Amino acid sequence: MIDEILTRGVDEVIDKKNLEEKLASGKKLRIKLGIDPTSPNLHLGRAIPLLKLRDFQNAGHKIILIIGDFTGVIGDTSDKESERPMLGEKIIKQNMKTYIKQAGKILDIKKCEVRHNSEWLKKLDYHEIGRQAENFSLNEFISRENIKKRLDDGKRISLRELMYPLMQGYDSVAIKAGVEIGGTDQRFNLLAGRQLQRFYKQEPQDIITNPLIEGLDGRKMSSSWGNTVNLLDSADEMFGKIMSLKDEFIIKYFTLVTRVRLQEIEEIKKIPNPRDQKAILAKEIVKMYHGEKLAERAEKEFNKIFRNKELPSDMPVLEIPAGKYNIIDLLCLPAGRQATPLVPSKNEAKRLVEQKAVEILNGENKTKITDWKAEINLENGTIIKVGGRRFMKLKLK
RNA sequence: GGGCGUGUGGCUGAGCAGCAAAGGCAACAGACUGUAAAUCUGUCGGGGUUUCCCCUUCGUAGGUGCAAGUCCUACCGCGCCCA
Repeated sequence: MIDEILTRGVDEVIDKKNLEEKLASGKKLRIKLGIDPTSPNLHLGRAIPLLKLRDFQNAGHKIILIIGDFTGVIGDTSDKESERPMLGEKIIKQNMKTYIKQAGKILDIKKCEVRHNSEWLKKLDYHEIGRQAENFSLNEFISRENIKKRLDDGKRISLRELMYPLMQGYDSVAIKAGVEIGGTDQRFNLLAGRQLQRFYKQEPQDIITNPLIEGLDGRKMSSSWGNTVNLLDSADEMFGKIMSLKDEFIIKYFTLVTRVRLQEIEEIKKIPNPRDQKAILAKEIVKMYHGEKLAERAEKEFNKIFRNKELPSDMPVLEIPAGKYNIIDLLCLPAGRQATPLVPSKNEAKRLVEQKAVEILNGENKTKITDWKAEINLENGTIIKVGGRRFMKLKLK
């Protein structure tokens, strides 16, 4: 048990021996995770440390969740190839609201200590910051891979960015962290915590880094790439996204973002068709955030649309007076509750028609539209299908 | 403060005075199937009376050309070097 806590979804433990001893002693540890509310959504990559925290929580340790309402404004660059803009406090506040709720999908929030780091970071004055800064050298900063690369590429690095690790490090001091968890990209910041704790005569925290996970396109999962699976995604969306994952990441996902037992994962590996492995994965993940029922529904829905090429259960409805319509115009009319058109521009609609992506369904009657000048005679309940997964149902007024 | 560079579509990155602007990534569509995977092919600013026409776009504002992302001037941002 202790063994899995320190290995599954873990890249590195510093100082491992020390942490093992602490765990074995049965002492209740203070485990820290900081999250900056830089986007309204937590994604699956964030779930990795959160799950690790849950492991600790289940083992009876105290979880301290730090919402970076202060650091979020400054912006960490650890995971960035370019400068991260400073965010407005308003945005941060908005994002913050949903964060706890999202983290609560994994952790038992009631048992956590939730803190905001503006609480202590706001109070520091220049004198104190100066003393802290004395513990770090520019040389250390610029030898970080990320920073170094940007430096070499002639990209801008602001001084403000260099302050970030100090702040995160001071969080550890403020809450007297015993262990801190973070992605491998956080290593430098996590270590800064140890340095500052020593400076303030505290016992330095131990560190657990977790691997980063690839997103849907195979690049690292990141909100700025738009390749994320979000914890707040609907069940159907989540299922579909995971099905579109590259096959090579299936097992990695199983070990990192689920808690399916390791033996079971070995069994799943033996399933010959990766599609089936992925379906199990998708269902498992959806289950974690939406429950068993919705997970099952999502799977059925997915099979319905993509395996059997049937129609989805729900689709946006366009209410429209009866008559003849040009297909292009029809595609660009906003439908459904969010009132977004099936296709954003006429040029694109035309292209889609030319690419044989548009189909009109009238009951059993299916007609491919290949001429973008086509006039469509509407019937009540006519369904327009674009590509594999865009549908719209017509309702005559 | 001075010198030299640089600023291009969602991102990245070419660009010779005649381009809606190479390549890559992402996205979308088709074929295929194991699926929204992989692979292959195509598309990828907007609009139209659609084998062609019009509009908008290359940091901002002006200028010189029949013609400007491409030349000039000023301004703004960024980088490097010097101080």
